[in-house]
Amino acid sequence: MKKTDILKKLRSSGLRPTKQRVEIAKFLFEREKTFHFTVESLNRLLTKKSVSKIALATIYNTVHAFKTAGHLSEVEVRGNKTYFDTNVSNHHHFYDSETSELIDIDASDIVIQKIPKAPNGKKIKNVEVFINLKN
Amino acid sequence: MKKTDILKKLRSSGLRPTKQRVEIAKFLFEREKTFHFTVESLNRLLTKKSVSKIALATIYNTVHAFKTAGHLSEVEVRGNKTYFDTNVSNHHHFYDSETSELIDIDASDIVIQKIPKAPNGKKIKNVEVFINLKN
DNA sequence: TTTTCACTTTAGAATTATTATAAACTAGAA
DNA sequence: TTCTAGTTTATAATAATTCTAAAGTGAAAA
Ligand SMILES: [Mn+2]
Ligand SMILES: [Mn+2]
Ligand SMILES: [Zn+2]
Ligand SMILES: [Zn+2]
Repeated sequence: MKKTDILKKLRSSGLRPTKQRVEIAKFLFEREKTFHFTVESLNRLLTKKSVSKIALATIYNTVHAFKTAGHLSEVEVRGNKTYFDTNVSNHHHFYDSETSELIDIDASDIVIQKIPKAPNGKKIKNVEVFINLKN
Repeated sequence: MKKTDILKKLRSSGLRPTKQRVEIAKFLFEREKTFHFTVESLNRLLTKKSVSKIALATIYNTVHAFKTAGHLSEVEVRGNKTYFDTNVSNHHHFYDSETSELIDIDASDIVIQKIPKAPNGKKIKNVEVFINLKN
């Protein structure tokens, strides 16, 4: 991902490209593979990596703005912390509770043969498959 | 579910059948259909239904003892609250985010045709399917 | 340029869910 | 009955997240 894309992500999230936000955005989006994180883990990694410390409130605000803009998604994981995902396409997850690690599964790698119809006047919005791992 | 079963559930959870615990257990298990709840919703319903108010700490403790004993399971739902489930068999869920309501799907009603193999030295512990509903 | 001001960052306070604590209470064995 | 381990409860503590309000910043207006 190029620098211009970072700026585009910020602008499309309604955010001015400040020093802190660019640093967060680069950390999140300038990578090959999907990145799964909690605000706490992101904060820890950012503090380790960068010179200037970014306030936790700024990280929360920026992450939420990206989520609202559709540049980050949220993954449901057991526990009290919220997990975010740089992969915003429809996909599934392996979860290793030993390491608290999420691993992406491409939507095409899971095929569901039989599924019940939605109740009453409802429709199916999306289907999430979560595969818990053990040793 | 009969009274003796309630006492059995309590005993097998390592809990003496006190007034409060019997009241909670009856409320949870003396019903036909599966019951999905948060500690907050359970507390609200118990307060409405019963004469004596049960301390929140007692509800937390009792629910956790039931969960540890395998009489309740936990369901991952978006948000910060923990959802519990009186259905402890392997099954799946519809989720209506409008009403925050979970609806059970029997394991046999979902058939997965293709699934990726577990990474490295890991095995699949279980597969949870979560179907989000919309109007 | 200097000024201006809307937008930002930040530390810390507030809120919410949950867990821990410790004192008063109770079931049930002795 | 008495005794005591186990229990209930109010309240404190903790943890994740959100709110607040004061100080900071930077681009555009004057
Ligand atoms: Mn969660
Ligand atoms: Mn949750
Ligand atoms: Zn993912
Ligand atoms: Zn269920």
